[in-house]
Amino acid sequence: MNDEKTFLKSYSLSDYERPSVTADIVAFKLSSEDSENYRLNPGKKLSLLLIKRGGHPFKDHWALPGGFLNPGETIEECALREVEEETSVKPVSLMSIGLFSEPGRDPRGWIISNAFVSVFGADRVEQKSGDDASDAGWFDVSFEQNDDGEYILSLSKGEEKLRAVLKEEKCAFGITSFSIIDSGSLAFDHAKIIAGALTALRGSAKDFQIIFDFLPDKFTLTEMQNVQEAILNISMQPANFRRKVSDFVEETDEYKSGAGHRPARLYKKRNREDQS
Amino acid sequence: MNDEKTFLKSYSLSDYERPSVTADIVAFKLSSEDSENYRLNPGKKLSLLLIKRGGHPFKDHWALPGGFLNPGETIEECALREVEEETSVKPVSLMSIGLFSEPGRDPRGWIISNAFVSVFGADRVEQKSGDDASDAGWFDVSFEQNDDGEYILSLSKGEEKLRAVLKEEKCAFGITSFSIIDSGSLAFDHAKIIAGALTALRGSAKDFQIIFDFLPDKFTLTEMQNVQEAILNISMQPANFRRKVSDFVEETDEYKSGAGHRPARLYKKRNREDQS
DNA sequence: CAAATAGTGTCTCTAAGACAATATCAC
DNA sequence: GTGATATTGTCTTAGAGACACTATTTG
Repeated sequence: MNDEKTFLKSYSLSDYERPSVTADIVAFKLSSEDSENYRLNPGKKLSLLLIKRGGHPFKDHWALPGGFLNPGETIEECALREVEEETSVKPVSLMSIGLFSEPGRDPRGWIISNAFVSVFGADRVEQKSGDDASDAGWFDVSFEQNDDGEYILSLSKGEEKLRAVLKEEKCAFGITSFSIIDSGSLAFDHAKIIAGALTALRGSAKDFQIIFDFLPDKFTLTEMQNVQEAILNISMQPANFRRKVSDFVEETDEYKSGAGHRPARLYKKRNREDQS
Repeated sequence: MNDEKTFLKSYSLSDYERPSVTADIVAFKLSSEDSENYRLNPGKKLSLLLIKRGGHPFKDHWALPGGFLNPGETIEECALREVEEETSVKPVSLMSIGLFSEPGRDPRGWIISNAFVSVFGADRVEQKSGDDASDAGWFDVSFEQNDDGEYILSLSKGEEKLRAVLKEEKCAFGITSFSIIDSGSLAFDHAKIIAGALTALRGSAKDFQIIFDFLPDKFTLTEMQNVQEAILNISMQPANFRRKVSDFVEETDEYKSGAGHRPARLYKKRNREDQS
């Protein structure tokens, strides 16, 4: 044991070259589509947060929020800190989707980045402009395969439109890797990161766990269905959806009314240990 | 653009403190259990590779193979290089299970590690002793929950036995995080890494993709079933297993005979695009 | 009442698990 | 033939998708 102390005292890491490490965050929320008809339920769209870079490199390009890992914090704490700086709100959840370490991915030097998916629940989202961000905003997301098997990532915020093209590389543990054919003027390798985040998000939307992160504590089953449909870009029969989630939710005595049609019962997430 | 060049020229990353980055590999293979009865098919057990540390810190403790990330390589290339140095064989597959960055996880200083699961196929495994490894070997693995909800990780190689205790922390994208209650004298936070690797492996054994990585190009369905049963620690009816995998495999015209019973047809993996 | 969503019931089809039965080889 | 695995078939049950129908509210 004394031996080990002696060893550590004389040990120096400075002999080896070290990379800078960052966390980049793909922050998702659902936004409502407004409609003219007061009776129609508002549609839901998946959107993600991008920052317009205020400085070099990639000045004036859109990028993911993120920043450097500091000593004494975990990479999760770093990601949380960075996303909070940007939105002034804590995300509901934060999940790693892997380390991006391709040499040359950052023109500033040897910088590797751990990417995260984070989810913001309903009515908990703000956003503010940060230091090196001249602008920020939530972009509507579309991610689909074309006839050639390439994936098209489309992001839009009003007039602002981005369109990246990617190819599937390999798949592991539900997270698919992509290579960039056209970055669509997104900064760094962020198109690749966003594509990976979307496949991970879609994969875990099937077990409902991540669906709850997008919802308030109490919600109607139609709202829950809208969340899943917006993420997976599908549509299904309400009757079948209700049956499928029945084991994952619990009734409350409250209702949501005033929408020009029959009020809907509010439900809440059921903890796994509980019974019906 | 000229602006950006100027910026990059004056930009220096050396102002910020940087961590050392390593890759640690949880290398799995299947080993056969020998039996006295020549007629019985050999049973299969899941095993993983550990290295006995030859130097400080954790001298003489068992640890995962791994090493430092070099400039100009990706973390995947680093992991591949390290595992090849140890076994002199290329693994069939390599998949990241996340970055471990808890401050204090390595007594040598600020060192963060990306962990990987790698799989070695049948008849492709050797192993040699490396520089800082005084010994190395494949350990049989058992990983189960006890009545208190804690997870027990047991590793054994002949007389050598390790037993770690862990608690489930959180789950994201099929990879569960654990916290260590008792490291079972494994080095660093490697008990935590192995536990995460096992849940990831088990999760992806259900879609059969990873099963093929453990098998030679041609295999019997019973061999394939044995692989899945060894990984998931279950047993199922051969008839049901055959039906379930039928869409994922293709018949060949070859048979495996000479085992004291009816010869079994050899199958191969079916590529997703092909039809029956 | 009309329009819209909320919620229930039922039919069909498929997949999974249990189990029975047959096939084929080495000795 | 015996003992072992290989392989096929069938019964039952659970779940998913499709669809028809009823319930309830606001304007």
